Amino acid sequence: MRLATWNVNSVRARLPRLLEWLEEAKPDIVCLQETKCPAALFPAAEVGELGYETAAHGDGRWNGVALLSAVGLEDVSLGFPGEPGYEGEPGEPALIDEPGLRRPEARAIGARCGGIRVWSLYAPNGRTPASAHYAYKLEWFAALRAALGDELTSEPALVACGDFNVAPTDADVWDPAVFIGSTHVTPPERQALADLRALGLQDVVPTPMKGPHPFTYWDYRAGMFAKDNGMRIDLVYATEAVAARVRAAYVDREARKGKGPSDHAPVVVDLS
DNA sequence: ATGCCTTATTTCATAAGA
Repeated sequence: MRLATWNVNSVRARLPRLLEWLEEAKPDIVCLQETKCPAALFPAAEVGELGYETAAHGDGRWNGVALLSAVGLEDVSLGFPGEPGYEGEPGEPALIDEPGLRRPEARAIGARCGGIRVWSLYAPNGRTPASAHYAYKLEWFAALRAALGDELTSEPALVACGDFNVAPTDADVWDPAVFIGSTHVTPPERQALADLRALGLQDVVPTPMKGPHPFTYWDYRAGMFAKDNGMRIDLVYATEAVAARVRAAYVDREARKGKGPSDHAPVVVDLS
């Protein structure tokens, strides 16, 4: 069984490339992030012609996650219990419907596919360590940890995939010096990943396919992909029951090439 | 210094990404 996760940076802008990639890679389960479209506008019919069921969670212009599965798609969860919403900077106009309540963004969708509990996750970016977005990012991770911890009491086969917006180690960024003072590499963010792993989740590190680094993201600007100036921020965290079945894992960097790519490449995992 | 590029939208300009 082939499992993949891919931040597509707009599923509608990427649709021709997504369909082409699905036909070539033939994944059974696909976790998508940054679909950037409401669930009602997700191109479910198009991917359906390739044999996939779809579950989508979207809130418009930003964010958006989805699951595609050719091996069943049941028990869909839009978001996770206790998932926080972005509260804004002090004094910033509220993004909420009711005082005291915060609206979660479309950053998580879960389902049971092929006997595995699968989550497609898109962690908040964080922007800068001093911003409210950063505090929100850490809060979101803490709530995710709690929700996954609850699920793991009854779900031995679980995988949490997606764009975590954190590079686990300095080896996961092209130049650690460039990132000093930036998000994605701070100790609290890396601790949030460690806390997830402490639940019993293992980091399934992919093979880079070219070069020494299994990067999954390269900025569009300044020829970063050509220079392999990337980051590994798209992760597959699997329980032992799933990790023990891993036969191969790789970054499909071919999908980052050519005309109109996402700025992220898919991570593909083959399970026995 | 800050864009470098790409996206969707309250579009010929902006916010966001990481």
